[in-house]
Amino acid sequence: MGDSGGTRTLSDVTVEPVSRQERKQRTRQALLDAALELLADRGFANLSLREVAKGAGIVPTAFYRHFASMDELGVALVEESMRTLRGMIRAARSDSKAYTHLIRASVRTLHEHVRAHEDHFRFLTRERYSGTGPVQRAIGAELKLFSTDLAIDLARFEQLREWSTEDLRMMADLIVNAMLSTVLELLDARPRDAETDETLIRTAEKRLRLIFVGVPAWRSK
Amino acid sequence: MGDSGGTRTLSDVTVEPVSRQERKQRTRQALLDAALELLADRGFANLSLREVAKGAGIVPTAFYRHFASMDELGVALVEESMRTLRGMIRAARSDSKAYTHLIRASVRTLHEHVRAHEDHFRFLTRERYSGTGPVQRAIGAELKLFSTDLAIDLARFEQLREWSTEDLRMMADLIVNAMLSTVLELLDARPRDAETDETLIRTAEKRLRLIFVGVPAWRSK
DNA sequence: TGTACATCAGTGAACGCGCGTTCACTGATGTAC
DNA sequence: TGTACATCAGTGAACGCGCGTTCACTGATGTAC
Repeated sequence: MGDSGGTRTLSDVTVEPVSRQERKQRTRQALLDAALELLADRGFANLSLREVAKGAGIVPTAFYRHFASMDELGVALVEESMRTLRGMIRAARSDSKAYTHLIRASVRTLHEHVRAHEDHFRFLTRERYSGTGPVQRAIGAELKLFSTDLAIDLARFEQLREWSTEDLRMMADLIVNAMLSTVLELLDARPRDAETDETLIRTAEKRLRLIFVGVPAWRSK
Repeated sequence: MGDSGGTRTLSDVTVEPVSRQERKQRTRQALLDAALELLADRGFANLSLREVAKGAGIVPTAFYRHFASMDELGVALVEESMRTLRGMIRAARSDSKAYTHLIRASVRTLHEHVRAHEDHFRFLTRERYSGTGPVQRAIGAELKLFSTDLAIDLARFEQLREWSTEDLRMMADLIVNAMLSTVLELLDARPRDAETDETLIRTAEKRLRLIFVGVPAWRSK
């Protein structure tokens, strides 16, 4: 469309110039986005390379310019989703110190982030236990790290200062599990309205409250 | 082999005679067993009809004499696995009444049943959240029923008599979730020895104890 | 700035493969008489 | 008990399809001079 001389036409300018590197990065992202979209109602293991390539608007063989295999794309998807999860945890951390307020703030933060990034959370929670593979291993490793971090955070609380590492890990696992099931409930929520969300949030808060309320009465063995 | 007259040879007796109906039932079971075996390291959605038929020792087209589709086999697998799960719950119920002993007995029962039917528990826990389909819907429905039953059981305890239905359900969900994560831990346990199992059992007991220990301090809102 | 060459994201044909499903069939089991 | 016919679990050939992967290619972008 632009003329063949050294000057640029208007259309050449409005279509902002991008380097080959930038274009490649965009296609890569288009592949990740297409995969996430297809994952809305299927497991990762049922995703085909050809479908994902088609969704990203490229020919199947061009897929290999970006990933050596679907598993490699899967692991990239775990990394992308984990960035979202870590963002949420950072946000939750920068909140209150008191027990009750902390629970409320944490659950609200969880709710906001899940609703803002449903695809990432759906991917992580669904794939977590769905078989064996690089994707599942990557998720398992990250969630274990996350649980360990939470145990360290818990150790800072007055009432938990005396707890053994084992007990702190046990409690952290229980909390992570309760949170994960809240994520799944939010993703499957029907109908999709504020009222349903509020009910789920209330239950999530209660679950955490029941766990924390037992702390003063806890004796390790 | 056997003679053509009215008498039976020894071999005719040892190879017990089976009706056409019985043979069909056996092939059906062989299909279910073959599927469970293949599910050891894959999700149900990645199982092919041809593989399952091959595993059962029949030709692919004969599959249709037993199930109209793989989904139908999947739902039959849910039913079979749920029978195992219900057997476990019945066993757990026929135990103690005191809090502490109940927790210990329940976790031991869980452990025994999981180890005795790893394939059923692996199937149920793995498929639970792995996408959308008849299999996932069947599992979700059964687990919801199970959680409701547990809430009813909880209502019988002295300290929980005053609790609202909502709070009882919340607590039941928390317990079911903790138990499910114990099942997953047992199935993924490495190394596979008594020591590892004991550690997991101890953690599972602690998780439940932490939940129950909070009961006296609980105030609904 | 202009030219000649290198790079490389994306193309399109082709491959062999396992898939679900159809169809007409076989032959052992079951049943009616 | 013996015979003739019905039932039906399992067979095997065949189909069209989407799959992952290979390969030689194209043509725009980037670089060296």
